[in-house]
Amino acid sequence: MKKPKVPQPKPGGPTQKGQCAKRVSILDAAAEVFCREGFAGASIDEIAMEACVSRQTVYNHYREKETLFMAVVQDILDRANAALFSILATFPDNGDNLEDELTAFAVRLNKNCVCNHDGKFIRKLVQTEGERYPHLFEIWREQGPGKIGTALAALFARLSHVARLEIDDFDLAAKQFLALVNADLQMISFFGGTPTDEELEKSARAAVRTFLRAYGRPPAREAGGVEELREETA
Amino acid sequence: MKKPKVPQPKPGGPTQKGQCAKRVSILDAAAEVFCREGFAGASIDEIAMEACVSRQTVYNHYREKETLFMAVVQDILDRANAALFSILATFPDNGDNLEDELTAFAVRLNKNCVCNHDGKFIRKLVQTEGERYPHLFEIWREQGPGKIGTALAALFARLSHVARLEIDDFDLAAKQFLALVNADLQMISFFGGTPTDEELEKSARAAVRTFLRAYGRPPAREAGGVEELREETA
DNA sequence: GTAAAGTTAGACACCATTGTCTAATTCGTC
DNA sequence: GACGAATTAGACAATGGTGTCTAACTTTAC
Repeated sequence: MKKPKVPQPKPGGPTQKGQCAKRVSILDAAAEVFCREGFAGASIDEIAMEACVSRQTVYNHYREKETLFMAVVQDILDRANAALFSILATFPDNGDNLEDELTAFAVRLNKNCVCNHDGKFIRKLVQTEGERYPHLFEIWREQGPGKIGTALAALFARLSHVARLEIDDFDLAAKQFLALVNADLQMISFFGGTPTDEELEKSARAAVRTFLRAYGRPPAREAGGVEELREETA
Repeated sequence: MKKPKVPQPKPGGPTQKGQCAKRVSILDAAAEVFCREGFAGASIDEIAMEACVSRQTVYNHYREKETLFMAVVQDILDRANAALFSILATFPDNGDNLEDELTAFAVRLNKNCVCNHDGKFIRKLVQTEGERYPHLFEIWREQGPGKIGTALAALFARLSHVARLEIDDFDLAAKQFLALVNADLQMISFFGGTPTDEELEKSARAAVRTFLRAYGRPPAREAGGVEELREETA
């Protein structure tokens, strides 16, 4: 009979370290191969080879290809979610130096959530396999851009209380902020290349400048100078 | 021996109509299946069935799977390119009613180039198979967003001569215009659903409003008349 | 050391797919 | 109607993938 070998990580259990190491090794390799070849194109042999593990071990840990695939998705989604929240926590909370702060935030967001390995994988995955696994598409929309959108909207609402921002629709503003921030990055990170730090910075600053031109109130007129934001190169 | 049966469309040749019809039928079906299943997941049998054609006929027209795939790509790329140019030709060329004109243009662009069948296919294709066929990725970047970006930049430059626009970097503005215009559509058209006309309109208007808030000069203040460049076509 | 668990390579049946081949059939044109 | 070209269904070998099994091997816990 088949012994159900599903190895659940028992805390302090025996051989846990070795097993666990293999598990993540398989998971990483599988993510790599699934991302490169798609679900249909990926072969278990290839994954096993890339993980430096025998094919049988793969089958021992994850009953079949489908199971492995789902585990990979879950894993990446969790990681990406954690990264997203840790970055959202750094959203500026005061109006000082708005352009610099928002730019730095946008860079962090792009670097750790959008242009990184996991972000690329998720986007590719959803696009390639979303049709075949509608469930996958749904949880992505809930946990991914949906969550980031509403969270950002709330943050902009908070920020608008203490900064010179004139936003009537926070959801829309959040979406547009994201769109601007990803304007060129999306394409750059489409293929292999990860954008350099300079590219990230430049792109983020351009996006934030435009965003603030649209949504930023000009600095108080009472000071006399009708100095517009866009003319500050003087 | 093998007779090279590559059927080239001879102008006025015999049985051309039937052949041609089958060719496009195969091409369409192949596009559908490749898009749905990816290159690896698509089977020639499935394509043949969907095209209402025998498998052998597929092999008669396109020697092998790879050839068929390339033909599909070329076909879609050509069609998409033609559509893109025909839409770009409708870019507003005067400053009257800028918001409405730009909104209508954005709607046309999205409807005919971004959210339509071909647009979706190309994006999916590039993302799934771009790594395997770097050539594909290159010609897409040249003919796709690259071309659209520079073309739009030129159009904005033209427009800025006759409209209240304050753009210093036309390339950047074009990219940001596209980004804003696609802010929510991208996601909607990610999965099956094509956005409705109302969604298209609403999304385009929001994008254009933000774009004009960032790049539009405010209409002349009635009293102080900042009308130095007011060449408005009555 | 020993025993139990996990791992490995390899063989295996099974299935889907590609691409070829053939013989029968249909289609378009004269 | 007759001819040639295109199309069709089906059989076919070859390939490569999945998932199972087994027998040897290694690691880990005690």
